[in-house]
Order: sequence, then structure tokens, then C-alpha cells
Amino acid sequence: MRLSQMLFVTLREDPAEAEIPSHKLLLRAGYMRRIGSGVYAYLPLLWRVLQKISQIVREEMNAAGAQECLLNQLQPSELWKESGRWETYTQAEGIMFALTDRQGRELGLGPTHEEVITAVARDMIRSYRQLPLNLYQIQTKFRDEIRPRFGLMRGREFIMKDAYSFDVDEAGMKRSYGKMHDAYHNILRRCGLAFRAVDADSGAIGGSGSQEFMVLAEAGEDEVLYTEDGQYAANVEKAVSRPAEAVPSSFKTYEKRETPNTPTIASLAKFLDCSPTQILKNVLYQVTYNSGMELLVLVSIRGDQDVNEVKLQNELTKLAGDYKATAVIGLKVPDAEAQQQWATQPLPLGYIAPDLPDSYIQPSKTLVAQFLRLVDQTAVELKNFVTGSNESGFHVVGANWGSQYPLPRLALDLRKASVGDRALHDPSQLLQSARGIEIGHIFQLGNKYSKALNATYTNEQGEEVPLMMGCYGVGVSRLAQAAVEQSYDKDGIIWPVAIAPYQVIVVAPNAADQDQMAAAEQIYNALNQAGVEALLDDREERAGVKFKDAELVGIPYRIVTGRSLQQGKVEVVTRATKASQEIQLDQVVATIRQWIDAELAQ
RNA sequence: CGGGAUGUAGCGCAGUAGGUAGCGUGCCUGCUUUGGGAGCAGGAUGUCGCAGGUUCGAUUCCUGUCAUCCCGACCA
Repeated sequence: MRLSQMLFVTLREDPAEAEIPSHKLLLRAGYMRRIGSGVYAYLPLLWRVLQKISQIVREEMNAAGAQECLLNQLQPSELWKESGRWETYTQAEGIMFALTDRQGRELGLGPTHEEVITAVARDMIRSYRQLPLNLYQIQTKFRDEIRPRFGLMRGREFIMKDAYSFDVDEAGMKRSYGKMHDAYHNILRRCGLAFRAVDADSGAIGGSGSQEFMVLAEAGEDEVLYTEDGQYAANVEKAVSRPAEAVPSSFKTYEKRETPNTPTIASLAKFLDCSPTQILKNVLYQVTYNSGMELLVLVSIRGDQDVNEVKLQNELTKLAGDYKATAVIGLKVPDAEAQQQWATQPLPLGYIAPDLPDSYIQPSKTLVAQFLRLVDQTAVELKNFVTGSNESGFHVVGANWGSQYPLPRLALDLRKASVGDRALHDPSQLLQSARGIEIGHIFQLGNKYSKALNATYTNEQGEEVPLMMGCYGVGVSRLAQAAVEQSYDKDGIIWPVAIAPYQVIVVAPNAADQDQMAAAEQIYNALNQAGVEALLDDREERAGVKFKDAELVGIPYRIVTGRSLQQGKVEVVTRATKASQEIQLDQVVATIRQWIDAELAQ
């Protein structure tokens, strides 16, 4: 492609709309333009990148035995009502663009395709003989993100590869999952990215096992905890660890003490001159279920630990049936205003005890009249602990479960793992922290959707059994930007060769110089013939402009037909390292071809 | 949805005690220059987000509204 003929517009300054480096660079280098909030036009350069990523994804999916298809984006509400997700996806989480057509039919714009693919499977898969099966598509998804952010990182319209596997049983599902796990490693390796596969929370999709593929970058929205030995890595939402040992309590007898102005753990520990690990912290949460019921939850946890709200929400979801509900649609620490809605008297904030009386709750039709009392594992083992007294200004010391307080019936893992914790598999390994961009997520769904939509097959014994499913996503457009986030310098983007829009850019520094232009043309043609994807900067610009643009756009190799032409040589510069060398005119194409092949083989 | 901010030329920004707007960059033309976003000369470009109101007159003041961005709860 000749730059003189291409839609090629670079910006000299950072656009005001962009915050993180990759977003700024993609806009500045002319890869994309914002059309609306969270909605971008993919311009020719970016489209090439996206197609390259798609092609790598396609090759690896095909190699893993998956079959490509293309599913509908307009999805009838009936399917989503069957799976029970219509309500949660259009209201509670509100992530689906929903619309009504002129006949009054309700439709959703596909945020994901479990329902559609399961409907297809229900219609077409009859026998175990047709299994296993894995279907995938690469397509635009629509999600009404509450807050679109960071360009392609969190758009409302984005390209995703989603795959769905169908197996006869759990073992088969795990095999399919394993294949996808390997395929994802291959995809990311081939795209030239530094990444880590981590244990993940399966969130709204549901299911059992799940892993995320994180591209490591400072701007990542997720925190990853891992061990040096490579044995453990998890999203902080999911991570487990051994907390630090509790310091044995220095309080021997139970008594109430005056502790003025100690509403926080830190202030209390200082006042009593004890370790936060001796304190029992009681945190109040307010939960809203999709049945309309509100529930107040009191979580007791060791003072030095924090509650992991994702874990808490998962546990509360398991209990949804007790409240005639199927999902949690809200979880918050009630603020003063929320407390006023239900508290019969001011709460002893900062001084709450695990036995905070239910009489604090104003009876109401939509509010459960008792606190749900949960205790984290770390707090179960505490002896002679310090905790609130339900009276402002006073705590108790030397308290014990069973003596002063009944141990809550539900003892769960609700704590947030953090950097420096000891790993479960090997206490000598300490958790390290890194930030990551989630570009892939694989799930073992089990039969959640197949049961809901009645997608069954007949097994060898002639029985009708629900299909065992898995689902697997890769954010294709997000991956493109993540690659930039991971690889850039002060001059611009540094694309890995495998996904660069073009592999080489040929620059004639002086467009007025006939020899330079002729040499550039000749090399450009030879590169094309050799199957190298090349750009020719034949614009009537000065050398500086051309070099700056080439670096900003991030083409891996630059060939300059400049001064060295006198000696029959051209200069070849590697974008990533800025390393430059002079190569004979007649050898440059073969050399470049070799370099590219070596890069692509990695 | 809660909190904070911003809408003026393609992009980045200034400005108007109320009198229809400017800087940088980019764009167009010409000459010079030609290995790191050149120099000189000339030129084009705006419903001042939108709608009401006040006023002789509103981009400026008032009211409303829409959009966008940032910080929090959701996700490839």
C-alpha cells in the first residue's frame, strides 16, 4: 500500500478523550475514531490488525477441532426468558441493549450467545454420536456498559470470538475445556503477548471452573495474584491464600472497656495496644435480591482482613432461594441514608458486635427481619478476641465464640487474598501482585443452559441427558489494544510482527530525489512479490515527518533508501530496538523475509 | 445510578465587563528547503452542543436539555 493513497491521518497531540497510552496512540496514529460513547470506527490500519488477530484465533480454534459459524445478533427475548437471564440482563445488570420492534416483539442485541447456541444445539443435536462439538464465531458484540472506558478496552460494541462446546459428560467437557485452554495459550503466544492464565470468578455467566487470560500491563483493570514458582495464579476476586498467623491474644478475661474514638481497626488496635489479628471486625452489608427482598448481612472477619465482595456475592447468590429469588442485583455497605430506611435506632457504627440485635431492623414487607450472620474462616479460630459491644465508645476484650457469642451457622471463605499472603500449596511461596487486562475467559458451564433450554441428547443407554457445555471468549478488539498497552515507547506503537498492520515500511527520505524514489519503488515491489506486507511512504513529506509517522504507527521494520544508496545499500531499522544496519540492495528483501519468518515462527 | 468536570475551526486550547471570535497545530496555493514533525508569503474553515428566556442586541447572563470525559459498583 502506498501511503500517498491511503486514508492516513496522524495527530500531533494526544486527543483529550484518551487517558491511557494505548488509547492515545491508536487515536493519534490514525487507527480508529470515536463515533459515540464506547463506539469506535475501525479504520483501515486497525482493521488489518483485527483481521490478523482473528486469523490467528481462527487457525488455533480450527486446529483444536472447533467449527466456525456466524450467529444472529438480534435475539428474541423468549430465548433469554427461557434461560432466566432476560430480567437480569436488561434490568439488574442492564448490560443488554433491548428493543421492541414494530410488531411489539422484544429483542436484545447479542451481548453473548449461550441462549442462541443452546437453541441450535437443542434443535440439531440428537445423539451422543454427534458429540463432542465445538462451535465458534468471530463477531461484534453489544453490551450497554455502564461506563465505557479506555477506547477498545471497554466498548459498548466490540469484536469477540466466542466458542461453545458440547459434550456427553463432565469428563468430556473438561477435555474440551482443556483444548481451549491450550488453544488460548497458543493464540496469545502467537500474538506476541506476555500473559498469564489465572483462576477466575465465573460471574454472571455461571458455571464451575473458569480461567481468565490476562495480558500483563500496568493499565490493566484487574489485579492478579500469583506465586513465583508458577504453581498458582488467580484473579484477586477469586484468589485464596493463607492469611498471616494471628498473634495470640493478650486478653485473658472477658470484660467491657471504654474505648473512645476508636471506630476503625487501626485506631482500636493502637488504643488497646494489640494486633489487628486479635480483633473481630463486623461489617454490615445490604443485599437486594431480584425477588425484591432486601437482606441485611453481618459479616464477622478478622480485623486485619478485608471482605472480598465478589466471594460474598457468590455466597449470597447460593442463598437466593431462601428469599424466593434467583439472583443478587445489589450489594452495598449501607450509607447513612440507606440505614435510615430500616434502622429503628442509630447503629453503633464502629462498635458493632456479632450479636447486633435484630431489633435494629424496622419490620417491613420487603426487608428480612433478621440479620444474616456470616463468619469468615479467619474469625472462627479466634480466641479471647476484641470486638464491639453494640454501644458507641465501648468494646469488649477476651471474648470467645460459644461463650459470649454463638458462632454463626455459616462459616465461609469471604476474605480477600492480598499481596504477601502465603500460598495454600506451599506456605514458603508468597503471593505477588500484577495488573492485567482480561482478554480471554474460559468457562466450564456444565448443564446450566442446556437444562434451562431443555437441550438434550440421547446417550448410549437411550436416555435423554442435558448437554454438558463450556464457553470460551476472546476479546479480539480488546486484544489489539492490549498489545499496544504492552508494547510502546515515547515515539509510538511497537507492534509484534504477527499482528502488525504491515510488516515493513519503505521510506524514501527525499521524495524529490529520483534515485531514492526509484530504489524505494523497486524494493516495495520486490517485497510484495516475496509476500511481505509492505507500506511505501511515497508522500511528498520531509524525512522527519516520515520517520515520526513510521514510528508512531509502529511498523516493525523500516527500510530507508537514503544516503547509503551511494554504496548500493539501504538502511534497515528495527522499530522495537531502533537498531539500524546497512544491507546490500539486492539482499534486503531476502533478509527481511528471513527476519519476519523467524518472528512468526515463535 | 451517585460524585466531579467539560462542550468554541479537523485536533489541542484561549476569549468575549453582552456589540456575531482568536492562538497553536493541521488543511489549501506558491517559492525555498530536503535524514528527525522545516522557512517565508498568501488563503480557506465555525449554527461558539441544542432549546427557551432576559435584552435594541446573547457565544457571553438565566432556565432547561442533550452529549462527552473523569472517580466508584459490572465485563471479552
